[in-house]
This record gives sequence, structure tokens and C-alpha cells, in this order.
Amino acid sequence: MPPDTIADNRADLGQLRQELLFSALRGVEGSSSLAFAIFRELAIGIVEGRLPPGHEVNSAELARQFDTSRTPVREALLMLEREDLVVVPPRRRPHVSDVALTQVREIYEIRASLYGLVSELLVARATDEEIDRLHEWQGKLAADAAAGDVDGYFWHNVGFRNTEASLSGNRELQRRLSSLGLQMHRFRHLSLSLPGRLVNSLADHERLVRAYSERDVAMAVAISRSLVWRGYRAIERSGRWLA
Amino acid sequence: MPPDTIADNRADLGQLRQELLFSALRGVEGSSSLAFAIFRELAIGIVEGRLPPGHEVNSAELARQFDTSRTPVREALLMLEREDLVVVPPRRRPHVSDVALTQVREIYEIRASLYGLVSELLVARATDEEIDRLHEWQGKLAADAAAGDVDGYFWHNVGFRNTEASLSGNRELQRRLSSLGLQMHRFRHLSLSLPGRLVNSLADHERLVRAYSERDVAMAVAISRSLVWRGYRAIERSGRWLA
DNA sequence: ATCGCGCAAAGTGTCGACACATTGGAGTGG
DNA sequence: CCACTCCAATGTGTCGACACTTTGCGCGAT
Repeated sequence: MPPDTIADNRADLGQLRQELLFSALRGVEGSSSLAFAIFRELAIGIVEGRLPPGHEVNSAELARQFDTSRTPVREALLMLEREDLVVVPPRRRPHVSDVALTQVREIYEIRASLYGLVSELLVARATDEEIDRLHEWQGKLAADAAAGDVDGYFWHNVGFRNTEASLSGNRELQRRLSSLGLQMHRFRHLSLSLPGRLVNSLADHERLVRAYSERDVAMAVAISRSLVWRGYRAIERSGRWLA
Repeated sequence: MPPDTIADNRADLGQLRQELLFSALRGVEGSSSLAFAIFRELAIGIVEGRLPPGHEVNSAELARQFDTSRTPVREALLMLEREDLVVVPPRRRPHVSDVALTQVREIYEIRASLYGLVSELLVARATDEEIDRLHEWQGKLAADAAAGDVDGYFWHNVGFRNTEASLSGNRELQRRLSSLGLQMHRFRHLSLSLPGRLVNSLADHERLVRAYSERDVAMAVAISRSLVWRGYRAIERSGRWLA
């Protein structure tokens, strides 16, 4: 494999990341783009852990920081609350929400179920050409795994999943899954780099795409769900918990 | 059956209705209670069809109407947008969102999947006493069916479903289902009073509760999903569509 | 009659100010 | 030394005002 392929793989990773993080919110930016920009900034800060759980967010200070008034900041905070990234108690100071293991498990339960649905719909509705697009993503995953690029693998995996959701043909479903995804990226760093994880995951992806090609619903659904649970167990085992 | 039981059945229907409509939003009312009140008022108006799809909502006029400034109204509109009840295009006039049959189908697909998950979790986690609570709801349904009370049946059914979600032990799941429910109530009137629907539905509920009691996962999941689809088909056949 | 231009009316997004609630610490009494 | 009270500092929720955009109507040209 030519080295520039790997380079290309990494090249637009930053852009891919931004795009995938907020794919949930196309059409939700109906509110002012100013508020949306602030929302984006804070959301990234929270999911990357720079703004830790419990951290107080001061609307006045943020207003200064972004050189606007408090009104758009307030809107941004409400958006963040809708995504469960901050808590805004009435008349009290908003703060970054914390995330307990039970909640993580709840989210993964939902994800497993919904990705099962995605696979089911995809088998029934996607054309062979569309399934080929998944094959392309899988190629990127293989390249990342070969290069040991954990970060690249993670985001290309998100891209793979997002493409699956899109191919399900159910836009509502895609939106709700993206919303769940935003939450999940908060504890993503906990599931990093467990030995053997990449290889196993890659093999499952390959089997999944094959199941799609062969229109094997039961197999596709089973693999799809097990992929989600594999992710959960990685987090569960990795560690230290907050509350 | 004594007549006052039926009377009791109908008595707190209004309160039940309000409570179930907004069970999704416990904890989301973090924003000011003023904005939340406006949100509630408008949401009810929209789901009951008094504010038809496409209807423009004027923030200034609403501000006068609720005797506040435009700020809380604006917040309420953003909440409504989050629930997909209104569309707020940037710099353009907000208007009540319209709902196409394809979107209805999408929502029902998600609901079917998630209620399958609810049943799965419920069988694994609920105690016998908790399952008895479902039995009580089912009693109300039976009474409604006997009395031919379609309206009562509908809302007690919502209560039944909501209790199921609660007993799944997954609070995230309950919240997301409630959010979907808010959407669904918009086209609820379309699925009214199809002949034979009540009797079939009632029988399915009975089988569902029995499956719970016997801890029969596969059966429970199957019935749960089929109940959702029965609702969809009723809507599909009932008629006229907007866009 | 039709089309395009331009202007007034209406509405949104943003701002700074203000009233009230909460918070944390200083000061007082036990 | 601790508990309680009170008060200033800090921060939120709401308001009215203003600039800019969109909308829709009239008017003139073709």
C-alpha cells in the first residue's frame, strides 16, 4: 500500500471529526449561527474533556470571551442542555453535566437496538452501489488498523456507522443516532487502545459488510449489535468512574 | 362493573393527558419556567391541531399574548424546534412544521424497535409486583373497551406504554420514547375509531402482560412491536396526507 | 397584462440594563 | 471553636430598544 494513501487517510481527519460530531444537528441550527458557533465550541470542549464534568459555565464570561452579549450564549447553553452536555438549573449556575456508568450503559442499550434497526433497514433498502460505499469505509479502517492508527480508526469507524445510518433511509433514525453519538464521544477516550480490539473490530466490520452484500438480515443485525456491545465492554473495563 | 369505576376512569383523564404529554421533559425545564409554560401552551395547540402545519408563529404577537417580552417566547420556540414541532429558519419567520407520511413511518420504525427493547429489558429486570402495575393499566383498558370509550382507551394506552418504558429501568430510553410520543400525538386523531381496532388491541395487551408474567422474552418483544405497527397501519389507512 | 424594481411594513437577532435570586464570607453570639 | 445571621458580590431571567433582513405591495416599464 502506497504511503500517501495512509497520509490521505489522516489528512482530512480533523474535518471529518467536526463534520461527524455535528451531523446530528443539520437543520437544528435554525437558531442564530452565532449561538450555534458558541454551541459548537463548547460542545467540542466538553466531549474532549477540556471542560470537565461539574465545571461551571458563566454566561457573562463566555459573552466576553466570544465578544457578544449574553443572549446568544444563553441560547447555546440551552442547546447544550438539550444534548445533555450541560445542566441548567433554574436561577442557578449552569455546569457541565457528569456522566455515570449506568447512563453510559443506558445509551449503549439504545444504540445497540437502533443499530440493529439500521442494519435491518439497510439490507432491505440499500442498493448494491450504496453497499459498496461501506466497502470503501471498511478499506480505510483496514488501512488504519494496519498502520496501528487508533485515532484514525475511531473516526473512520464513526464515519462507517454514520454512513450505515444514512443508508437506512430513515432520516429520523440517523438524527437520533447522531444525538446519541454526541454523548458517547465524551467517554470515548476511555475505550482507547485496548490490545486486540482493533483486529477483532476490523474482522467484524468485514463480516458485516459481507452480510449486507449477501442480504443476510439476521447475520447483519447480530453483528451490528455485537459491535456496539464490544464498544461498551471496552469502556466498562477501562476504568475509573465519576459518580 | 359499577358505573362509578367508569366515571373514575374518565375523571382524571385531562390530568393524565397533560402529564403524559410532557413526561418527556422532566428535567428539561431547566430553562425558565416562563418559557416552559409558553412551550407547553404552544405544544398542546400544535399536537391538537389548533395550530395547523405551516401556521406562522410571531414572536412579538406571542409576547403580547403571554404578557412577557420576546426573550422567553424565543426560548419556547427553540424548545419547540427541538421537538420538531416548529421550524425556525434563520432570519425567517418560524412556522409550525408539517408532517409527511414518510416521516410518520420513520418515527414508527424507531418506536417499534425501541419498544422491542423496552419489552426485552422489562422481562429481565421488572419484579412481579411491577408487572402487576401493568395489569392494573390493562384493567383500565378493558373497562374503556367495554364502554366503547375510544378517547379513554387511547390515553390509558399511552399510560400503559409509558409505564412499560419506566419499568425497563432505562431512563434515557424512557425519555427518548416520550419525545417520540410528543410527535406522534399530532396525527393521533387520524387513527381514531377504526372498527375492531379496540378489541384486537385489547387482546394483544392481554397477551403482552401474560408474556411478561411468564418471562417470555421472544413473545413479549414480538407482541410489543406488532402493537406499534398496528397503530401505524391504522394511520396509514385512515387517510388524507399533507405533503 | 406581465415582469422587475424599489420602498415601506413587519419581524428577527442582538444588545445593554435592571431586578431579583443565589452564594460565600465576614461578623456576631453561644 | 462552631453555628447562625446578614450583607455584598456574583450571576441569572427578563425587558425594551435598535439595526439589519425579509416580505409583500405598488408603480412604472416593456
